[in-house]
Amino acid sequence: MNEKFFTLSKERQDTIINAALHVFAKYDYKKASTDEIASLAGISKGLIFHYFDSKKGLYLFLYDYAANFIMGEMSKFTDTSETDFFKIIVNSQSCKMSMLAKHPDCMTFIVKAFYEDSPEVKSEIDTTFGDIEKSAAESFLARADLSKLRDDVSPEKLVNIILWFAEGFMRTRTPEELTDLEKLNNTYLEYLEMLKRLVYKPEYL
Amino acid sequence: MNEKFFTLSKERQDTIINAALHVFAKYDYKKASTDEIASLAGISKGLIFHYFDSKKGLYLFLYDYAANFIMGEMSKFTDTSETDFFKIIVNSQSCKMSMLAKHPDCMTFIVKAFYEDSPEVKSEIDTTFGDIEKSAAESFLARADLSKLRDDVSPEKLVNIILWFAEGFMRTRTPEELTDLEKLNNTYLEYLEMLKRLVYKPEYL
DNA sequence: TTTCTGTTGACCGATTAGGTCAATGTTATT
DNA sequence: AATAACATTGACCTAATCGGTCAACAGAAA
Repeated sequence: MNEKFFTLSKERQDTIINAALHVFAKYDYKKASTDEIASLAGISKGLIFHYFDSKKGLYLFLYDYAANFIMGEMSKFTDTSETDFFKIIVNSQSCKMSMLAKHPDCMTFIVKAFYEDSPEVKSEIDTTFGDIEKSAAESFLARADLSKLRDDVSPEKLVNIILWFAEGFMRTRTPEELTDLEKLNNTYLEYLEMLKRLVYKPEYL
Repeated sequence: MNEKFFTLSKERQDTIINAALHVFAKYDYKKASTDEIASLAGISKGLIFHYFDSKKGLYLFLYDYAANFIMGEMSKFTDTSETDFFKIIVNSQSCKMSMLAKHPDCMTFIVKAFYEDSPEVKSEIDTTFGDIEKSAAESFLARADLSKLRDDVSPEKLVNIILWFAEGFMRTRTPEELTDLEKLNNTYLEYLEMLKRLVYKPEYL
């Protein structure tokens, strides 16, 4: 790619990146068109090829960008010293939720890239990032203090229930609801509070 | 459309319908191509236009077909006299699960159709079918005997948790797991059993 | 004025799109 | 066997779209 891209104003860079992420998040590599990206970004198609050489170059740049961005944001909000099951989840999920709410295309793009099978890019994307969910679940269980849970509660099942529930919760929000992040988070917490009452031993409530 | 389509053998009809559902489930209306459908169905493109006149005709036929098919299958397995909260859910969800496992393209297609915004078909699809989830949740609550639930459990929240959890559960199954429906259902039931122990008053367990 | 740089948009050849249709294969009728 | 009737093909049409190129333009700097 052309390093001059980074000399553009941050806003201009973001406009272009976000437009590209949006289109690649919506369609697979083959059906995503540079015309649509340029039009969405409000720039000429020529400029895309000026900075990224080719469609493939743009795609691989975005992959690198999105992976770094997400990992950076995630680690920024993670408190690794916490051991309380629900506090870990609340922290991690509210982070993930704000990512989904603030950067849905970025998240969707990185997940889609994992399943991309177009021969032009398949071999070149490093798949480290595919199992976000799985690794998130494992890191929960490793750090959490499971002794607070009722004996008849399976920690693995509980983690899965919460993870999948959280995703469905986010997916079915309306665009308006996504604008008020604090209220959104409170609604989400109400659900978690209910679950907590159900799965914790009485003495920990 | 050409009514002669229905004189074809059931298998041939299904081959064509399934190929079309698959492609329309994968892409939106505009990016789905009749060439790909014909090739997947193993027939010539001309035949598609012979029976369905146009791409739009095929799409609207599929919408009608899928909506009727799903509603038919659903009602077939629904026992409206049951009042136990978890039995209703188990019944309804195992039905929905088997639909997702047996007819994933059909389900995906009908959900995608709800969000389709291509001007050629947008106005012509009847949106009755969009809120399957919402109406399912409401019908749960109307029929279920909520007195069995612990007093600190919100029925609405519980229904949402279970619905969203169920979707995540299905979505993260591998293709191999989907082949053994009975085992799949048992794994799912383990989750529900745990939840049931948590939310029911002791005397109902 | 000149030079340099960011940017455009018309343009290219190739591919793909929805749709048509004469020709071919297949089955039933006489 | 000959014919009529229908099912099916695939080459073909025109228009649109694709990734990619490039001469030209705008504006700031020299």
